[in-house]
Amino acid sequence: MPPKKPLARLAAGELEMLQMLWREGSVTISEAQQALGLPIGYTTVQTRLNRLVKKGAAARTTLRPAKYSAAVTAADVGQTDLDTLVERVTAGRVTPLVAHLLERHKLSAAEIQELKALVAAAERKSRGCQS
Amino acid sequence: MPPKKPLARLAAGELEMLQMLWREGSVTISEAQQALGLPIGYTTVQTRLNRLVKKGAAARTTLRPAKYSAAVTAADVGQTDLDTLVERVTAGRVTPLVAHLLERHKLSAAEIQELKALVAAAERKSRGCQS
DNA sequence: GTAGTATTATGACTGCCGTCATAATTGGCA
DNA sequence: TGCCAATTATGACGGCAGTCATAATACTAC
Repeated sequence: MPPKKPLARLAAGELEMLQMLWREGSVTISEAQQALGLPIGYTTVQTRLNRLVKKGAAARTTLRPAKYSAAVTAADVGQTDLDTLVERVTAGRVTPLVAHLLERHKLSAAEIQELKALVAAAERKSRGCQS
Repeated sequence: MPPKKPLARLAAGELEMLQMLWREGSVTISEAQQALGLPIGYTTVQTRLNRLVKKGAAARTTLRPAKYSAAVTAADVGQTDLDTLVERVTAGRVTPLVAHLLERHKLSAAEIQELKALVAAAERKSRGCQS
């Protein structure tokens, strides 16, 4: 794995941008603007993308119609941003958070099965070894 | 329930402040400074708390040594901030998020039981009625 | 009642983010 | 070749958050 540790804190708007990049893959500025579907100008998108590149969260090709893509994964961001939030809001408690999520989001049967598996796996791991 | 919907988006640092207030309850500026345990000045704490008050996330007594306390609950913040983050980072998908949480946090046996119960409840709910 | 201390009010500065206008550049096409 | 349109580079501006210094105010203890 590439050594991507710093990853300065990202603001909400930057996450939004990143999410678009994850969804779209590789896009030009115009495509990005379309994909965002927000009432913001072309150069605004340009600036935001460039700032993202500058802080290492996105990459840009040197080809003429430059294509932008995410340089960090959702997991990376999760590791920093999300964990920080969890830490701060619930003081590291996971269950209330999950409770909240389950309460507010409708889940399909498949997702529920997946969750069961996840919990079971966590149980196995905690039961198996202490470390 | 009190109608507390607006709750402007809070920055990471403001959450930090809030978390301190939740933990400490009601504090003066000096106490807050102590509780934070960060290398930041007295007036900085003062400013940050006042700005929190100004945006309705904290309250302040009029008594002389003013006491600050949180005006919103962790649940309120979770509902706004966290949901937004979830929405943005995982496009509303809950399971990858839970997977991530379970992977990164060690859980006690009790917590695992709790999670099982939560998932079971969610299953019941989803199975029971579609709406 | 006054001096000293604790508390509060102001105001300032920096950096970041969202927003954009405008200028410069490049590519394609007639 | 030379122009138009798309693309890219600059630079600007406002607002917000973090940081603090300093000034004003209120308490407290002599």
